[in-house]
Amino acid sequence: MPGIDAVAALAGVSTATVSRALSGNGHVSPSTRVRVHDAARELGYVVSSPASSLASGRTKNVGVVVPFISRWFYSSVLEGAGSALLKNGYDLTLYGLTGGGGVDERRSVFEHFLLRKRVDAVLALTIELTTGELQSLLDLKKPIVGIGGPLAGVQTLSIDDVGVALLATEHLLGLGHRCIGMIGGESGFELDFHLPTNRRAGYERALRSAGIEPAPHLFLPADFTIRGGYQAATALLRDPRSRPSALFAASDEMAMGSILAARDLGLSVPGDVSIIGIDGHEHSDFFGLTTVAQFPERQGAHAVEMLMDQLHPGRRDPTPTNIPLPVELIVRTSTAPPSPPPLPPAAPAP
Amino acid sequence: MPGIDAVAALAGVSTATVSRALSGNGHVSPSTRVRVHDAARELGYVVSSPASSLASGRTKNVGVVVPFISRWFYSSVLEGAGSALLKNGYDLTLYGLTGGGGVDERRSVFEHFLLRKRVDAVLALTIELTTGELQSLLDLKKPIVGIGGPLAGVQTLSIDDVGVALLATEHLLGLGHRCIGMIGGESGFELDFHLPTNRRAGYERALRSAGIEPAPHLFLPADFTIRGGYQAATALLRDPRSRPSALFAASDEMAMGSILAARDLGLSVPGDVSIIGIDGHEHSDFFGLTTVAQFPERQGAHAVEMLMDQLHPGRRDPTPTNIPLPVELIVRTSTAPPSPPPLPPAAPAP
DNA sequence: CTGAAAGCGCTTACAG
DNA sequence: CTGAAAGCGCTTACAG
Repeated sequence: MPGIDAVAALAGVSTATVSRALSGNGHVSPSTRVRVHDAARELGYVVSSPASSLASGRTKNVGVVVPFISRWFYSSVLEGAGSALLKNGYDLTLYGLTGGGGVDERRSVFEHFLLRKRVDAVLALTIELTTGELQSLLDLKKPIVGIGGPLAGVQTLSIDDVGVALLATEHLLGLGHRCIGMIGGESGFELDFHLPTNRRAGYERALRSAGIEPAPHLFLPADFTIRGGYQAATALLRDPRSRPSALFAASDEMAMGSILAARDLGLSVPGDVSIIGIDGHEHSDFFGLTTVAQFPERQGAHAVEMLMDQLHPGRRDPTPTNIPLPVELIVRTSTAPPSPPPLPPAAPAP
Repeated sequence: MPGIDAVAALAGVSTATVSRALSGNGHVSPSTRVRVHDAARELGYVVSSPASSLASGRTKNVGVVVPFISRWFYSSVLEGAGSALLKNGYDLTLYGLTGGGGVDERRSVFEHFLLRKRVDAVLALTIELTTGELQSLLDLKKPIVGIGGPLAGVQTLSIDDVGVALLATEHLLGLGHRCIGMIGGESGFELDFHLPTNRRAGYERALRSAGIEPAPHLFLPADFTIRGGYQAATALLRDPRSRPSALFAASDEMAMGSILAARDLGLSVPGDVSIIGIDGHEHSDFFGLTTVAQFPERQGAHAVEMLMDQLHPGRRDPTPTNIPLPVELIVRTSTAPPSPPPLPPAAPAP
């Protein structure tokens, strides 16, 4: 592993010039730049990150704090963020708050690991932070971007949960459904307590706009898993007398559980019941699930762009503070008009 | 952010002593140690990682190279590895080889990112490396541990694929099945070309030990996804005349796809067909899937322990080179004796 | 555009 | 057990 002096010697310049030529900070004549790059390549020189960081205060590394790693949404965001960081020459250091370590583990992340001067910025994925944790992040005086729930004092990125639920429900209404159930989130949802509320609000608003008063017995909370969706859907669909003709699940995993529940009840999807989810989960295609896709990989990449904008001011037009994240209704085979079709509006019986 | 001198001043010692007391390297009298720790806590001192790394050559960071992030097996291993690293005071820097960047991205990981002196060791997850890539890893002269496929010159950790398949197939044989199909991997499996071969070998060995010659038309390769399993199972189960009474899928996702395929064909599981998988996937419980679980989180934690042993010689008895990873047959409701039950051995017809 | 030199904040032989 | 001092390998004002 040659050092910077070897490169300087070979290129016939000072180490200062090598540093400037390779990093792009400071002016170097074109010809010198070429000589330095050639020398570096020839020697296989790669800058020592600790030395560079110590001298410059920059680490070229971003810390990503996640509540779970092995869940589709998080790992997809990670995938997108990691790839975007790599393109920008940044490493991604992962701080999972999952493990068996529990409270101690979590505290050590905020009180030790993130304070080691190892990251230039922090990306926080949908995670409910205590005020103390939030404060230690802010004390870092480093760019922070959050994905998901609002974080006081932090630039965040999130989909419009009300709008997404509105879109999903309106799709069902547009097909002619009038009796639409919803599988939502528990109110004490661990990750972001606004999400369940907002998605339910969108659902209810869509119904009311269509002149339908939401029926409380058609709403059931679950835990965002396949199993939870299965159980809730079973409860909602079991009784033929109260059975909705369509189900809106606040996540694709719950929607998939609903599809399986419907089948186990002997109901056909979408013949007897239409089902729509939210996510665009990797398995939604296989299940033929109609869904509102939210593209988590792009969210990760997007968050990285925002961080890069803060890390390199002037690099391009600054990102506006609140970018609405794109979502897309993907219609597959789990939704269809109700059957029998609703009666056309008729004059009320005398 | 106070520096080491502030701590030294408050504790009334030299910075050298502070360093020794806090890092545990070198002797410090008990009373001094306490004073230094108190001073550090009072000031909220956290060592600067770049400074420490530059001076010591140690980074307290491990690089993890993964082919995919958002797949159950990988994200689960990551989860386990990340948690174990945190407990040891190490960071986890993630190098995903997935992204759209393709070849360039992949090359930059091996030729740039891993050479920055930012990691003390490398963990490579089930990834088929080119000789060049492997060489750059070995050139780092740092501890490397691989999970999954064998990597020449690297200490690796993997389950006994032959044994696992043997176990799964023997479970079916033990229930009385004689006609057992297998959904395996394509021979050109991108991640580890030994895995499909070994699992098939275990399946065939189990059959032969039971006096059954494996029938080529009962083996179908697929791509380890739910969809792939669904398609393969549909093909294997469609024709009643050649239908096996049990299916062994080389992964749980394929087994889940098989369960769904069986249902769509009007077959009951396990009534008409028994299905077993390999993995212990988070969803296997929901599907009632009998499986051979391989505990990826523990694999990640285990790999970390091996790295720590190499990083801190003498910290405890060295790990033997080849630890068989534990697997466990978990019997759920997707497997049962065939019906109608096989006839008891009878004298051959005259 | 380029170089000499100070300095980033630690760790660790070396000496006592 | 402890301290003074060199040194880790860069970056960057400062001066030219």
